[in-house]
Formats: sequence, structure tokens, C-alpha cells
Amino acid sequence: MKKNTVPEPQADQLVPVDQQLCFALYSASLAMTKMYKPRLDALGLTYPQYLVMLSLWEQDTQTVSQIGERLYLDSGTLSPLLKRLEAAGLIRRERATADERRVQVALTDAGRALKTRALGLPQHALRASGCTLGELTELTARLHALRRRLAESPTETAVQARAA
Amino acid sequence: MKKNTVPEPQADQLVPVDQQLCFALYSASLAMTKMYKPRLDALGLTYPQYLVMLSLWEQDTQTVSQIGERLYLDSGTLSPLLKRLEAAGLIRRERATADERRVQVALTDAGRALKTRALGLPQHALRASGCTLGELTELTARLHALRRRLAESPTETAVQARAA
DNA sequence: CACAATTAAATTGAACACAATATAATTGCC
DNA sequence: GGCAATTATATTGTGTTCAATTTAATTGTG
Repeated sequence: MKKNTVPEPQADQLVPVDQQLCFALYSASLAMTKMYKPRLDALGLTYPQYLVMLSLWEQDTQTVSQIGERLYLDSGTLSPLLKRLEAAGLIRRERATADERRVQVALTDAGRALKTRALGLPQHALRASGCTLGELTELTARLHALRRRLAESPTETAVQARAA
Repeated sequence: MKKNTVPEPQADQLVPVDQQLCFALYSASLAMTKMYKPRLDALGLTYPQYLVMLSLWEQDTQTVSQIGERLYLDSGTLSPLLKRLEAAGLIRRERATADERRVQVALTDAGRALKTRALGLPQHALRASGCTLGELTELTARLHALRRRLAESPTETAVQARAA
């Protein structure tokens, strides 16, 4: 039969966009953010800001780099985002006294208080995903594994450097 | 044993960010885009621009809406992006004569020629993903199914409208 | 101890995403 | 045919992302 067999992608044939993993990932990620939006609007957070708050609710007082390592985001993204969270009164930013290059990010009372209102979001997401808990857990693990392998993929410059 | 059992998310307990599907999806999607970047740089394309070109290589001459429906993007994203592709000489944009509200997007010779240089990307992505072809196909299908369910999830305003 | 190399954040500039709004063309309905 | 509703695209404003650069502080080495 071999009905739904997908051919190995060749360098001489176009793979339809909706058969490409990158696009499925990209569009699913955007759809997820849109699904969250009305609930996050009610909390006054954007989706990346929500991730930062999640990280701080798990562990209060982290440096910008620590948040970045956990969320895979760099200072170019985090610096302006953290300023907005500070302007919203949810966090405080303070230069560390021991090493003044570091900026310690800590929750304010309002930031801690917001946690309560955010606790229902994962359950809502589970329902919206239409997955069982087991499917969701397995998909999450697979996506983390994929992210790790993609991040380890040699860059163009690394390839060129090795050739030189 | 029940070693790796994940508890149903409760409304009174924090779910760690790295156990949440939304974050796995978000970070994997960003990692995928970063993995593509050096190769797309060589073609002079950004990742969303690449998606538009893929769509046009599959079917030349589409309206802005048709591209948007295929890629799940709206005119706010596509209008400026298409202008950049036009400025790069890869596409032409022309108002349809039959219905002047519509804008027909068509490949130029340069746009068609670029296809050849992009054909190797899916194979490269397959290798970088570290998946077998079967795993990649299944993950792609699951992500499309997830996107569909998330997009069907009732919005906050729809919930409010129904209550009224 | 001087000072080059490294590290941590912030800044800059380009390009998305997307909600909300605006503009212009077309359709439906009397 | 007139005109309100709809449709297609563009524009605006806010907030990411990220590469590249900058600034400031710290570390390592002679």
C-alpha cells in the first residue's frame, strides 16, 4: 500500500510548506500565543513577559543572564522587556553590589500577588490543546529534545571555520 | 513505580515553565528559526519571507489573502514583508483588474530562480532535527493538529458574548 | 600592580506579529 | 441606481527577537 509515505526530501524537488516541520512549529507556536492572549491581557502581560514571571515565581531574584539561560533569550530581548515589567510595578531591578555588572531581578509584592491569578493558565492550555495529559507531556519532552538538537546544529560560520 | 508521572495541573500549584507545552513550543520554534538563519542569510531571505517564497514556488500568483490563509498570517504582517520582497526584486505586486481591492503577488524571474538554491533546506533541517523521516512526519502532523485545535479554542470575547 | 581579555547588560537597527483602525472597492438589498 | 454592509489591503502603534555594537566592571597574566 504505502499510502501516506513521505519521500525523503531531495535537493531537486520542492517540499510543500505544510509538510515542513519548521512551518508546523512556527504556526503552532503563533497559535499558542494567540490562544493565551485574552487571558494574559487580563493580567496585563504579554506572552514573553509571562514566561519571565513564571521563571521568577519559580525562583525569585535572578540575574538577567539566569533568566536568559532558562528561557533561551538574550539581553537584547530581556532588557526592554524587564523595564516594562518594572514600569508595571511587578519587578525590581538592582545592580548587584558584589559584581556591579550583574542586575538582580526580584519580584515586588504586586508581582508575587499576580501568581495567584496566573495559576489557572496551564489547565486552560491543556483543555485548549485537546490533548490528554500524557500526550501533552510527551509532546513537551519531544519539543525540548528538538530544541536542544537544533541549538547544537553547527552554524554556517562554524562550518566555514572548520574548513579553514 | 509511577516515576515520571506528571500531575494534572491544578489551579493552586505552579507548573514549572519547562514542563509547559507553550514554552517548549515557543523555544523550539525560535531555535528552528535560528538554525535556518545562516542558510537563509545566504539567500537574502528572513524566515517569514522564506515561507512566502515557498508558498509562491508551490503556486505562483496568489492574492495577499491567499498567502495569508496558507501561512496563517494577516495583512499587517504580510504587507510590509511583501514590499521588502518586491524591493529585493523577487516578486511583483499588482492590483487585480477585475477587483481592484485584491493585490496579485507573482514571482519575478529572480524569484523563480531562487528556488533552486532553496531546495536543499528541508534536507538540512531534517539532519539538524536529529529525527528520522518518520518521526519528523509524525511530529509535523501533530503540530498541525495542535495548531488547528488552538485556533478553534473559544476566545475570551466569544465566551463573554455567549454569556450575555 | 598594569592592562589586555573576558563578562554582563544595555543599546541600536532591522524585521516580524498582531490588534485596531483606515481606506478603498465591491456586493446586497430595496 | 443608491447606499449600507462587507471585503481586501494598508497603516499605525506596541512589543518582541536578534545580530552587532557599546559601555562598564571584573578577571587573569605577566
